[in-house]
Amino acid sequence: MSIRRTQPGRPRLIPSDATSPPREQILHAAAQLFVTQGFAATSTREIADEVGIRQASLYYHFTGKDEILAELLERSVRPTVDRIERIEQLAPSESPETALYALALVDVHTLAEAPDNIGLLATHPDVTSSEAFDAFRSTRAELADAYGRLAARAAVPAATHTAEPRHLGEMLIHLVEVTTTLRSIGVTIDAETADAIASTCLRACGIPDSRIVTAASAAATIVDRLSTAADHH
Amino acid sequence: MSIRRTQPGRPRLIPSDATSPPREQILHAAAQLFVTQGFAATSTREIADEVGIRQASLYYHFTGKDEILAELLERSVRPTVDRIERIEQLAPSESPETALYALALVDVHTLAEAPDNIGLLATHPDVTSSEAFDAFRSTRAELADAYGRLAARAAVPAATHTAEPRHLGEMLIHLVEVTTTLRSIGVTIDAETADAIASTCLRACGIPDSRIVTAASAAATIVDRLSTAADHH
DNA sequence: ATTATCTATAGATCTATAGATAATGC
DNA sequence: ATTATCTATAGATCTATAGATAATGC
Repeated sequence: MSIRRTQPGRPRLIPSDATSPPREQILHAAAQLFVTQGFAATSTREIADEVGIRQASLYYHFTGKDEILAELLERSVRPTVDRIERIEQLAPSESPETALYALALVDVHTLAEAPDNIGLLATHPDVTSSEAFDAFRSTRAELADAYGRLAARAAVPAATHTAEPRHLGEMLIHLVEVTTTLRSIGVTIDAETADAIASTCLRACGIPDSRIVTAASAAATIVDRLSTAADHH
Repeated sequence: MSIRRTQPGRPRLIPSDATSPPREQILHAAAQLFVTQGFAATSTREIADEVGIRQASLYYHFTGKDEILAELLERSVRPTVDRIERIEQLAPSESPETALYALALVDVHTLAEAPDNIGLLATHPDVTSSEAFDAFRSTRAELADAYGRLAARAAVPAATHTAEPRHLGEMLIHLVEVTTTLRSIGVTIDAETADAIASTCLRACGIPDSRIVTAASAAATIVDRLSTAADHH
């Protein structure tokens, strides 16, 4: 059998034993550093050192540090956002809390499985201040809108601290982000944890326990169907 | 009547109309910039420009950028931490959920009243990576311990996603930090909002609604007594 | 020819220090 | 004398570009 000795392109000074393409190696190294040190506090040199290439070589794969973070941010929300439509289709329209519960479950799962806990990046101040991340903010706004829309329909009016769906949405996103906090201190996000987080979202909307239990089991069915569909793809 | 024209020290190039001492002006300007842009992304020049002094003049009041952030961080947790002991004294020992509720209320109040929403700074990655903020992290650990200790005593065993009090504590701190998220999108933190947040903390520990209602009114009394004591000081 | 690296470096920062200066206080 | 600023700048970055080089692919 023939083993390919080398790749096209000039060899690295430090040969890589990694199997993933250079772009993925860079994203992985950057993610680790951004999550632990922050975006602004991480230099392109540190990223390159971690990968095992020269600082300038990063620019063959990305136009700059911004583009690396933009890609990581996108990956931390895309899986959830891509399932919003289907969740709303599958949930009975008379039970918005079922859709809300399912959305929370899917989001927890996305954040729990995302490599390097990159869900933590969304709240970094660098992200909200630079226009380089407009695309991400717009995607995340879709998510906040979905949370807010479902919550506004499901919520007990008197129990919501504010009438505006967008505020509700931001609050629920914050609650679900506890997933990243728990991950960062080493807690394993199992099914029970996910259910606890999703339930807390519904409780924060003032939805009574009886309806939460119903929503939980209906949502479990929906999430099952989502993953089956994903497997068929 | 005699009006003091000037202060000791060389006059600024741009005379200040502010009444607060320069140290406070610097803290305020830095807080605004750190909260919106992040710590690492904010230069000492930007802070100085905002204050209306030269970049180098900052170093007369602080040893460096780190010290400015350290002071702001301390102010975002100190008021709460200083009340932990008294809260635990005032709450009946057979009702740890009352103490937990009161702690959450006080913490929400601290975060809601802190200038420039500096509660947002606690989760910045710069803070967790540099040893310049060891003192803050240690103070915050006290807070996490208090949350965890009370929650572990109050929680319904089956309902807590993890046995370790420290994990519970971190989760509850994250929940209470929704206060800063709400503030940053313009929501006013009134008494109802504070109660909603504190209740959510207890619900996340699996405490049944009936006990939450009792704890809420007992905690209100405790918080009243705390502020009275503070006034006497 | 194409790909993926390398070396070298320009230009733009940014932090912190040294030392001068212009007020008030005594 | 003390206080609080100023000017000037050294030294250490950091980002991004230009152009060379060493592989494979055809």
